[in-house]
Amino acid sequence: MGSNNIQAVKGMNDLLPSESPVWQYLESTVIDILQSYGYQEIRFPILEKTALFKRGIGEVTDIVEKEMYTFTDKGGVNKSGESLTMRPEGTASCVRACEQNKLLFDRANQVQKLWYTGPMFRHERPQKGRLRQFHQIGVETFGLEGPDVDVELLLITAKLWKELGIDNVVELQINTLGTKESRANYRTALVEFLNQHRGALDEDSVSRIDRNPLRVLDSKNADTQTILNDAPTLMDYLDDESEAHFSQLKSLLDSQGIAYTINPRLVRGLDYYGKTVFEWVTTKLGAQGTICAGGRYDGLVEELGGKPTPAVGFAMGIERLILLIQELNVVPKDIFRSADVYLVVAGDVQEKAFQISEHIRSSLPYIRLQMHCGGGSFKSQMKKADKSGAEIALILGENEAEEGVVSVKYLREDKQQHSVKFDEIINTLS
RNA sequence: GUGGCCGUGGCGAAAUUGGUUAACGCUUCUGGUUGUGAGCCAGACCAUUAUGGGUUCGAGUCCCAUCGGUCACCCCA
Repeated sequence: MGSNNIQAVKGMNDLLPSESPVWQYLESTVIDILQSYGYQEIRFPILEKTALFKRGIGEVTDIVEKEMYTFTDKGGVNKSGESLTMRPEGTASCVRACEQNKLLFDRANQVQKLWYTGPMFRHERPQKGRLRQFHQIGVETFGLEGPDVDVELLLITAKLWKELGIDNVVELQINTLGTKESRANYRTALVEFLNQHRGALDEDSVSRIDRNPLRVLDSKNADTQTILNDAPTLMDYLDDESEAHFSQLKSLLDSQGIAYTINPRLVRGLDYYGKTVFEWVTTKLGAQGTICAGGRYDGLVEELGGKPTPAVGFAMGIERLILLIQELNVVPKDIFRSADVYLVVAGDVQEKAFQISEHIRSSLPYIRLQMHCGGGSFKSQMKKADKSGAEIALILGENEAEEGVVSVKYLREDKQQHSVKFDEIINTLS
């Protein structure tokens, strides 16, 4: 609070012990599902060369133009420092890591199904569901070109929402951006249209006409949207390949009972997307309603120097998901328990206490046993035992120690307290 | 980057249209009682009211600046 104290960087939060169980719950739920589909974890650095993101995400995207944490590295003796940036998203790094480690070259390894998690950095103005350091769980697949993979990813997410208990408040929006060729054709038609209406568009949209015209489509400006009603639509410019991919996608989704709405204005802010794009959105989170988004990016690997490799992926925002499950009150309560058993130590019996607690921990490795070195009064220890969520309090006082027993007190159920001998503790607890 | 709102002890939250020792609840701690936790009772600790200036006899209450938070635009997970 004092102004002399050094505070965290704006938009970068600490995760406190009271919150961390929720994160662990969410992360393990997601990871379990991903692993049940055979996806494997990959980890890569938070810092990459700036050029990776410029080339991967696109020079004229907002992320690259104004939101990256970029700095110059210390230079070596003979070279000036190079530009580094803290990753604003995971896909470019993931592709780079796969390329560099030959995960996509060897024939046996051409197909990859990967996931990763970690912090991402974007210099935006913080608000609800938007931070400067935020966390994503990303999923990427490489080497699979059919729409069935797109569907698998959507199935994974749908299953996850159900598992988390938020499936009734999220909606799937899908769209297709078509192949590079059909997108290029559409782009010229769109630019022509936009130029005709240049005077009536909002400022942001005008500036995008030449730089990133597709982005005009999801402008929130009402007037612009009205004009857009008459704009050429991408659907009319799809080539056979794009169309086939999209219609297969839709019928597979139908067959799997995944509901979706087609949003022709859904274009996504990163340059690498093509064909399938999708977003899971909710209205429960205010302005930041997208909890998960992704799509196909068949051209990116090649763009970054690899051989042509089809790819699809998505990322979900951990903070937003947590906001959502908290908002909906679907966070399981028992995740906050930090102990199963609490050893209350009263009097000068520390040695015995360690002997017992270590014995229990090594005999029953899955039991969470808490005890407070440094003690506190008997009363306060009992309170801590209660707050920890433990079901059993083991009480070791000087009397007990002398008799070679501990008292077993049941905190949650109405069972008689009783004493057990030291060598019978394990039997009692298991 | 732009705009609105906000900033009182660990948390929540009072303070008559500026008036002088800054309520109260929760948490924490101590003691009592209950069966050693929960419950109940009593008591205790913790605030130069974000920071720095200014106006005033007097400011938590008004003004300015800074910092921080928040929501929205924008952008996106």
